[in-house]
Parts: sequence; C-alpha cells; structure tokens
Amino acid sequence: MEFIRLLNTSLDLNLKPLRFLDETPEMKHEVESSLKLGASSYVKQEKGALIEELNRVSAENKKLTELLTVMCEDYNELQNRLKEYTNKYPESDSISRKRTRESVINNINEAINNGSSVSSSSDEDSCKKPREEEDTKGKTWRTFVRTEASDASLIVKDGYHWRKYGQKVTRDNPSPRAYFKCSYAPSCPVKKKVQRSIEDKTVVVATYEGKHNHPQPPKLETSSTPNGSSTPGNVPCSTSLSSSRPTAMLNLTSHDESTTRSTKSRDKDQLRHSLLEHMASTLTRDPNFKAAVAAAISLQLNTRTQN
DNA sequence: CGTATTTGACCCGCGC
DNA sequence: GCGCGGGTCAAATACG
Repeated sequence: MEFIRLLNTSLDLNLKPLRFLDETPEMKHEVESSLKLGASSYVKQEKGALIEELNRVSAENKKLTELLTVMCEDYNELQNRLKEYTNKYPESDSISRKRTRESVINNINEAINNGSSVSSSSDEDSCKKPREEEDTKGKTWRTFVRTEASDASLIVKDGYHWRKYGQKVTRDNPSPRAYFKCSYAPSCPVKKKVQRSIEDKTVVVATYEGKHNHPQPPKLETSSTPNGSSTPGNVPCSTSLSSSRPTAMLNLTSHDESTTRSTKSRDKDQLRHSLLEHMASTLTRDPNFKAAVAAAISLQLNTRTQN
C-alpha cells in the first residue's frame, strides 16, 4: 500500500545537540568565565562555529520543508485518487446487516486511505481521526479508528465519557469486544461496542447505539480531534518528542475538497510553519534536551581549555 | 476512599 | 427443551 511509503518519516537529520538554543544560567556562567579567560582568537573561533551551526540548522530546516512539501503533495494525490475511486464505485444504499468479507475489507481499506490517521507513534493521544458510517436507521453508526496493533486498550477518544461495563470474546473475532456506556449523563442511553477489526489489527471498529441526550462534554484532554486545539490556528498537525524516541505525526485529514489552490498553498505554509515552530518549542522545553546541550557545550569548552 | 475497570456469572433471544 | 452466542450485571480488584 502506498500510504505505508508515506509513513516512512525517517528524516535522516543530523541530530547533534544544537548549541546555544536556550541558555541556562549555568551555561551562561561557564561561557562567560571562558570568555574572560579566553583571548580574541577564541571569540573568533566561536563566531565561526556559530556561523557553521547556523548554516547547518538552515540546511536542516530546508530539508524538513522539502519533506513536508513532498508529503503534502502525496497526500493530495492520494485524496484525488480516492475521490476518483469513490465516484467510480459508489457504495450501495442497501447495506445488509451481515456484510460480506470483501465489503468489510473495502471499508477498512477505505478508512485507512481516507486518512483516518497517520501515526508513527504509540502515543495514546496521537492522530485518531475516526471515519463514521451511519446506519440506514440513523440510530447506530460505526467508526473506524486506526491505532497501534500493540495497543490493547480499546479506547476510542470521541469526546464523550464512557464507562466500560463488559468485555467478551465473540465467535467471529478472536479480539475481545468491549462494551461501554455513556457516563457523562446518567440518563444517557448511548452505548458503544469497541472491537479490533479481524482483517486489520491496527483498526478498531467502534459501534455506537442510540443518541446522546446531552451536549458534548467540554474538551479537556480527550477529544475526537486531539490535534485540532493543540496548535495555533487549528492547523491539523502535531508533533511529540520524548526523550527516548522523537516522533512526528501529521493529521492531514481536514482538507476541504472545495478549497482553492491558493488556500491549499497557504494551508501548506501554515502547516509547515506551525510544525517547525512546534518542534522548536518542544525541543527548547525538553529538560533532557537542555541537559544534553549543556553537557555538550561544557564538554567542548573543557576540551578547548585543555588544548 | 471514591471511582473505574475487570471478569465470571447470569440472562435472553434465536435456531435446531 | 436445549445449546449457543451476544449482551449485561455485579462483586472483586486496581488505581489515583
């Protein structure tokens, strides 16, 4: 599948700690004392190193920008192809209760290709963008959510509060099915069943029954579109960086089909800008990263004073 | 200690 | 009536 190719987010970047990205008081002190000791040659040397560093960061920035552009283009191409496909094979209105194996596979594939989520991380709050499929009655509907195969929690974050009241292994699917009730309002009759797809273990199928008799709870940490509120201007993109494994995630699902070319390019720029901004701010906020930078600088200063 | 989750038991509808 | 399978209950347990 082509979207797998898109998932390869290995940037092959030079991830050597950036210098002087965010000076801590200790670092400042060390640099100042070194400057006091050092001669003007040291300052020149340092200036050269800084310029070199700046060039390197600019090159990385350029590389990231190019990658992002390629990803956006690929996404648009995929979306166009999906549109063509759905126009070619419109889904029949009479969906029988018991689906054929082929139609189930098609729906799952469609859900994935539709951009349910593109995630390279196991982060629980990562891009879980459901695709909904309403029943002909309008009382039950299905949602496909892409998650990590290793994630056995069967939690689908849709903005509502759910209480799990049962779990069962059904005959047709070895994965357990979890039963939830809406716990936000005691009188709310809505229930949902969540089960991994038998065809694709990374896809979770949530079946909702009933209609909420209350408004959607205020979004705090849970949200059906977890990325929507995290970035300025609701740009559908988020990044996360942990000390052990830096990850980058993109949720490119909220494109309006009728958007003009200019809006698309503006969105691209916005997306690019916010992604870079977010990555930078995440890096500067990360205490481990700060510590690594401080260690690298002090190491370099020590070796220079020894030489 | 209150709340959420787990899990075995139980209930109920359906087909034979 | 019986067995099977899906759905629900509720006591036990875990967790914050």
